Amino acid sequence: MAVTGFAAVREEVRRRIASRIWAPGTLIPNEEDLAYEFDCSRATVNRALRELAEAGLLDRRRKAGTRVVVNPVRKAMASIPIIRDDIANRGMTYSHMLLSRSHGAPPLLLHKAWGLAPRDRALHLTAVHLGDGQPVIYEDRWINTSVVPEALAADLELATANEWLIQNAPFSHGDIAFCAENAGQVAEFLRIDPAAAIFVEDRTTWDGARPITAVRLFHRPGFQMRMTI
Amino acid sequence: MAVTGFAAVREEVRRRIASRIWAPGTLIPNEEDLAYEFDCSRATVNRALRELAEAGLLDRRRKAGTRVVVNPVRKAMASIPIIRDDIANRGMTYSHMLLSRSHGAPPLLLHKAWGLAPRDRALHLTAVHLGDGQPVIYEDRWINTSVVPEALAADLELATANEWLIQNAPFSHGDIAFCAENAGQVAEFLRIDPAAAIFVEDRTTWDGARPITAVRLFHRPGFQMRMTI
DNA sequence: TATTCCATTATGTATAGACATAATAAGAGA
DNA sequence: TCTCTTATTATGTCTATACATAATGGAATA
Repeated sequence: MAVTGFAAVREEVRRRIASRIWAPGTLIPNEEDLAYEFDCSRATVNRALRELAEAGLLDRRRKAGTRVVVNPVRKAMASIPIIRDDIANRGMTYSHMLLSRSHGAPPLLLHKAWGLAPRDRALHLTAVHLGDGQPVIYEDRWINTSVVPEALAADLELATANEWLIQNAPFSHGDIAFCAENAGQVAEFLRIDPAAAIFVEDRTTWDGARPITAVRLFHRPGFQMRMTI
Repeated sequence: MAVTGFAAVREEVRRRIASRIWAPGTLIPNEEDLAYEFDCSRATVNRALRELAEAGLLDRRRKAGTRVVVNPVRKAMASIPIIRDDIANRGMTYSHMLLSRSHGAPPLLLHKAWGLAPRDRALHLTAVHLGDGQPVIYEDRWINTSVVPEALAADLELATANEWLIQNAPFSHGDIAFCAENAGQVAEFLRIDPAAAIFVEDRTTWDGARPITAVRLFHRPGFQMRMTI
């Protein structure tokens, strides 16, 4: 093996998997043997195999060895941009409008999911994000004021709720769900046909075990979410 | 610093970023200094910072140093399962039905995107994936027979087109786009209201620069695509 | 036979030291 | 003042070595 570097090893292993030299389900040689074959150190092989394992192509277990995954569950990646940047990047002038702001009881489902006390309230916001004055996204957000009480006093005219939260209540992780829905009630705010199919994005973000915010983003018809695999 | 290991260093750095001890845009200490502070080797710090850079929290450049990213463009991840497994995992009995199979001229857009010769044809398949006998996904697929001529002779009754392709034409990468559409013509195959909003998934996979297949998956109403951030 | 214990094995991680590489800053020359 | 060259610097990677850890299979024991 003349080519050097962990990347070369990684690609060679990837090639052997793709070409079925190492068939799905089989055990591949251990790191030491591969290091000998590729004439490099075990650390180099380790990094190559570790990256392929992260990519979902290999299954590694101590003592058991490294196995080619049978059904490589492909992992898709997407960048989640700040809405303001996203709209600006499409060459449009960004603006937003806060439609409502209230402090009240969140929907039952949310109340349960967040583990709130019986009479706890949360901050409810609705807003529209515009590009060149045209509505692009309608937003329906709840902020957990038990965790972020300062949100009650926040000025959300200049910065969006999302931007304020990023600055003031960083989150550790979150989950997102996408689905398709008929516009219905939301049609009015996006100025579209209520029967139109729209792309809905549900995000909840957490700081450890503490829920920060839950938001539903209703995208204008024609919206596409892109990912790479 | 008593805590050991690259993971501990990674989390401590993450904490400092989140708590704004290291504010967005600022340069953080170099690897050597951090190694001294955390009482570990530079390699350990390197791995910790490298992972945070991959996660999009840090921007690293030789000589320039390591900088906290201003707008951490969050990266979302999703697992793309094999449809058969996905339906089986939901506790349903999987089956599928090949509805049509023809060898003809692909749509103009596809023809152009794939860079086909003027009179090149491609294999067109439509199928339904069922769970407990109920349609779950309607599939409209084109296979590039210039690259995978064997597909013309493939038996697609037992294995789905996707499964056959995984076995016979491994791909290097792909792109996916999601959008929402009204069911329309597809309603018939999913046995739903043509006005219903459905989640549409567009996938194209490549082997290097050679396009393998392009498929549109029409998911039954109620479908959710989940990701973590 | 069943259970517990232990040696073995492959991966996981840490280390010091070395050299490579990209980007910048400083200096030399025009 | 401007451009080109060179030195410096921080990250990128590789190596050899060492020890940690999880999982396995077999031996010893009840």
